Amino acid sequence: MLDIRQFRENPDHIRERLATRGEEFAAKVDDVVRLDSERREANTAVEELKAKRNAASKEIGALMGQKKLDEAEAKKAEVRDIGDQISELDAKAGQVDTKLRDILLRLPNLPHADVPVGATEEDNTEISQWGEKPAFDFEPKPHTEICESLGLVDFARGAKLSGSGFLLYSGWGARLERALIQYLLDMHVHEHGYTEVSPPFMVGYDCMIGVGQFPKFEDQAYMVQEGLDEESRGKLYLIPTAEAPVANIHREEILKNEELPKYYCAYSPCFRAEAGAAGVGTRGMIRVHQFDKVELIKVVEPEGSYDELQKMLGNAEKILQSLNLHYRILQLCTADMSFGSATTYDIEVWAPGQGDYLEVSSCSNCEDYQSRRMNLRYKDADGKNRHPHILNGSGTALARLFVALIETYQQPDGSIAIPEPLQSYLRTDRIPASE
RNA sequence: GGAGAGAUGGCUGAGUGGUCGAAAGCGCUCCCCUGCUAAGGGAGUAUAGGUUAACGCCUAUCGAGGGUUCGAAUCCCUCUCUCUCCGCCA
Repeated sequence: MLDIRQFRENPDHIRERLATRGEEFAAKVDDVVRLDSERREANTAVEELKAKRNAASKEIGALMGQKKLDEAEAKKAEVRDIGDQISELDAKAGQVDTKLRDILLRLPNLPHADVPVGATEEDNTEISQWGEKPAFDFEPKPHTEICESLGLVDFARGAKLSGSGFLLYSGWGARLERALIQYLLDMHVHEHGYTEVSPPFMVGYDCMIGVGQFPKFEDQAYMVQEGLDEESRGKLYLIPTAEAPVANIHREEILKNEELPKYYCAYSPCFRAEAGAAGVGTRGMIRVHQFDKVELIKVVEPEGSYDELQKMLGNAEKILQSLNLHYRILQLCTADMSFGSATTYDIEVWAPGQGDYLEVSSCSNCEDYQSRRMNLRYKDADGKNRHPHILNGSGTALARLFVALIETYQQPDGSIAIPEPLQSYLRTDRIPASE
């Protein structure tokens, strides 16, 4: 959520920055400014009336104490009238407030000044590349073929169980997935200093609001119902990312500044309805309704949050480097960034069988956008309450990492070589060509 | 799922309709006093919003939301969470 004070002090700046993400957002600025002043006006009026009522009520109390009952009764009649005015004005103020809040919750974060302005993903800029595309002396197969021939993923039965977009990992495939999860967590915990957490895989509405998923993207979430109780529907949602629970860990808290920074990492499955998204219906592991991911979350003081973002990006890169997978880093343009982000870097890993780069990580600094939505604060060195910056990054998404790994390390004989760091996790240096 | 108890400021804990935003204690901060040792005295110590040049003033908040009332921490309703016991269960 954007700071309402900024709208009062510098609406032009907000309008200009929002316009880089879409004119429809910039168009809301005037509404916000107008509603804010309406709200304050109504509020002031209500508060004045309340002050009057409180004072009069105290007088009544005093009169009652002195047994001056007639005077007290007269006063009561007078105050009752004030009460009616208050409820009327209060209701009006409440309506304005709801309207204002609704608009604010649907406005995205302001992009950082350094973010390239763009209209589509075509306008993202490549920052760097690491490694090289591996050379093959045979035609590299796509992961779907490899998975089928080695029995790593049973696409047909996954679909039989839950529909398209659901995967049944099996045998070496299931073991590789588990090995990767373990490997990623261990690296972030032991080498990068993150605290591992294992969060609930369902969260309440407020958590989804807090990270900016809701209200705008409610159509993309899986809503849960308890048994046949329709009343319970909407109390919980399957998490689209571990960011939803983990970034909310300290929601509505006031942290001490010495408690910062907080570094969390978490494994979780991620559930995405992907309503209307391209590629959901197609076979394979690139876009699915459920995938595993190891997520990194940081809660830090605003000063230095961009250094923390670079470090986080480096932590995610380290995974790919250690597995010797070629990748590139993109900085997303204003239009392609997620809702709450002020700056986002995507890491795309090379998948030879696809002949394409796959997004496996997205590292964002949301600045105080989320902490404001979730009312998370910390006391700074001067004892003032401030909103910390919240960063999130995938470290990394699993299904696509799985794809890149098996497509990169496929051998002419159909087996898959296992990179050295994973060998102890998988207890082999090679997934054999056939069982 | 059933029965019961509870939720008050950083913590402990009073407070059942009228200067209660809230006693007391602990903790913490500052000041004073004292130089023989975890001593004593005093002051301060929630959050948000509005208003003011500022001191300040006003409003809201005693788990959350609603209601009764001139007035609610206190009465009523709904919800959430915690604890105890029983049942069921991975």
